[in-house]
Amino acid sequence: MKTETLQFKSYIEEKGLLFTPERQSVAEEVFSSHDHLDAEKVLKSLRVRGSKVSRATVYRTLDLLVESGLVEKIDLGEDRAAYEHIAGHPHHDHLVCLRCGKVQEFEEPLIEQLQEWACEKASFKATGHSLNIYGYCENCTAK
Amino acid sequence: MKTETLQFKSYIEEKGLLFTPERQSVAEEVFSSHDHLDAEKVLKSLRVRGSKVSRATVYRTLDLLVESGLVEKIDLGEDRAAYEHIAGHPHHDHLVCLRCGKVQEFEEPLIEQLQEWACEKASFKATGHSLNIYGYCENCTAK
DNA sequence: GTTACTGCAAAGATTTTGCACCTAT
DNA sequence: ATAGGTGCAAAATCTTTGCAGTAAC
Repeated sequence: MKTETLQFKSYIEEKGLLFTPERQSVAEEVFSSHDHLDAEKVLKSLRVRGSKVSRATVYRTLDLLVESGLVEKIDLGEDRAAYEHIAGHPHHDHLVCLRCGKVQEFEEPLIEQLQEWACEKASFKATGHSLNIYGYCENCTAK
Repeated sequence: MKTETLQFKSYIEEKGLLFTPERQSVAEEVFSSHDHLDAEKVLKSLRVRGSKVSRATVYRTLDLLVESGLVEKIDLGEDRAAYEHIAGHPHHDHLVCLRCGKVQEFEEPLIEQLQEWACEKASFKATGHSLNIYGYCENCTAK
């Protein structure tokens, strides 16, 4: 079992909950993908792999994964929520292509620093943030 | 009529569309508020003022306002879209309080600069962006 | 007399929830 | 036994759309 899956198992069990096969399937699906996933994609991949987890359980497990801190819920300006696992994935922001939908990631430590500064000035206690830049990716600009 | 309402009227008429009383009402409502509005709030305010514009027309007019460039659609991580008018309102980002829901604005020109830089590095042609910081405002931290 | 606009109610889409049944301790 | 989990279908929420009637040019 992957390290992350094990961490999720620990989280679940420490909370006195059960690490069911359904929860394991959803977790493995999320941890095995390096793309941005949404509930529907997770469900479809599970179905393709022959795993029969219901939509409700996918949603419920995604919430647990977020609670555990192993997965982040991100909002890319679309109508459905996306998720990405965090392990080996330092915090980053997103470049969202409005034409092809591709999402690139970028990192800019100085931006993070300036955000902290802005929060201090406003006496605001930050717990997280989301920075999306919308526009056109290299491919789509060329056309 | 407010300058912004007149600009919207021009935009509408240049497109060969009609500047109806309904469109005017919605525009005035949006331009007169300095808060973040959503479709439902606009509808309610209009009702309170005795204006009977349908929900569908509110949505349709908000789209037009965004198209006109006078209003920005912003996504504060909630389930409904928020809108704010742009005039006299330089670009800014948002501090969203997870407890009381208050949204404060802040500006940090250097962040904008760094974003441009990040886009250049990725050969990405940006058209807009959204930066939300989530956490707890001064009031809510105190408690 | 077209073309465009509105309102209504229905449809869409995503996510949540109530409930009956099942499973682990 | 008891607490928790799952699946299903219904509900909830926000937004869009089809259509019939109305108004503007």
